[in-house]
Amino acid sequence: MNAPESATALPAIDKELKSLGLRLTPQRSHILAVLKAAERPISAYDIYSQLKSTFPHISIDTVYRNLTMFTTIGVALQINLQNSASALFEYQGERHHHHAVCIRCGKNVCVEACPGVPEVKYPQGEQGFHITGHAFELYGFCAECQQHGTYPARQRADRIRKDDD
Amino acid sequence: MNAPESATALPAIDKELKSLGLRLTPQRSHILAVLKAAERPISAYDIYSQLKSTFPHISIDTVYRNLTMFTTIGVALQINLQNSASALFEYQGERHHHHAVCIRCGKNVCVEACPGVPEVKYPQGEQGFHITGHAFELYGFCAECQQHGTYPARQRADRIRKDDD
DNA sequence: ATAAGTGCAAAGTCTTTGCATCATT
DNA sequence: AATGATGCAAAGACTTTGCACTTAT
Repeated sequence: MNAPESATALPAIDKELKSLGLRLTPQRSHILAVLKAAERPISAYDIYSQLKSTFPHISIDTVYRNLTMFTTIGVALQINLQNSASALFEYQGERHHHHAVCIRCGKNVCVEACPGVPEVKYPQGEQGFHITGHAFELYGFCAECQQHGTYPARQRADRIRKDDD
Repeated sequence: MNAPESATALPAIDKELKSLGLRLTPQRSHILAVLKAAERPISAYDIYSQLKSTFPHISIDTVYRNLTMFTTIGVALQINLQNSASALFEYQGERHHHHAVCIRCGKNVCVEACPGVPEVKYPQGEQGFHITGHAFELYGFCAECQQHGTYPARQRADRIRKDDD
């Protein structure tokens, strides 16, 4: 039905992992491949679902563990949107960007706008933050949802779906 | 031990709630009072804990329900920080500001810096977002944590603590 | 009187962790 | 061979929901 992770050549992925000083496992390579191939921030469960066909025995713990590690070393970026119950992850490539999120349907798109890190004025006695990153999200209504007026519930990952096995 | 919600006069709170067209209940008034009195974004459980002494029978469901409603109508702002497992809420007053968060100890402080809503360039076919708000968080190391090098686990709310009853 | 809010209990969902086994260096 | 990663199972934590009862308008 789909072969999403083959969009990126695995040898290149393996080389990248090695250069990061990480051990090479098939699961890790494929997780990073899926993450890189994604055009939007995706959840751990999204990755898990996509890999289920290739690795029937893969567990979501492994996906979480690798995503946490990728985030820690800066390979991935974790995004916590207000209307998404689960964290989303995105490969941190050279092009730095942010996201606009529809507060009605949950749809999110990448936007080029980046405010950078502005001049920061801390409260008194709090001079010392060493800023290493930032998050910036725009919330509003997408084109489709501007016709409707109501607010939706928080988006769930819908783990119950069983379209593959 | 403490009387945090009395920092703000309840009659004023009630007036505010009425002007919003909301029904008046003691729980709702006190929840909003605690939210307004807080100097930092706080979690639903923080509010629940503070009110436990005043309302021994208050339930956290009620806190969540009211916070969700406040957020929906724009009275409160919901913040989802990367290293906080629970959502934080903040009264949305006149002064608009954002937060710097320590990625090691979880400490967060308000900063005056606001990037505003910059010129947004959407991907092709996605012209129509009507932006109504934005989130901006700075991540880094606070003064104390700049001496240490390791990354911490995600901050939990620690519901097990039983310092009051 | 009617409509909405609350508390209780329970469930649902996302995420993490202990441990034995397996794979990579 | 030794260290690290994985899978399984279970637990932990945050949040939501159904329902009966109470409360505000």
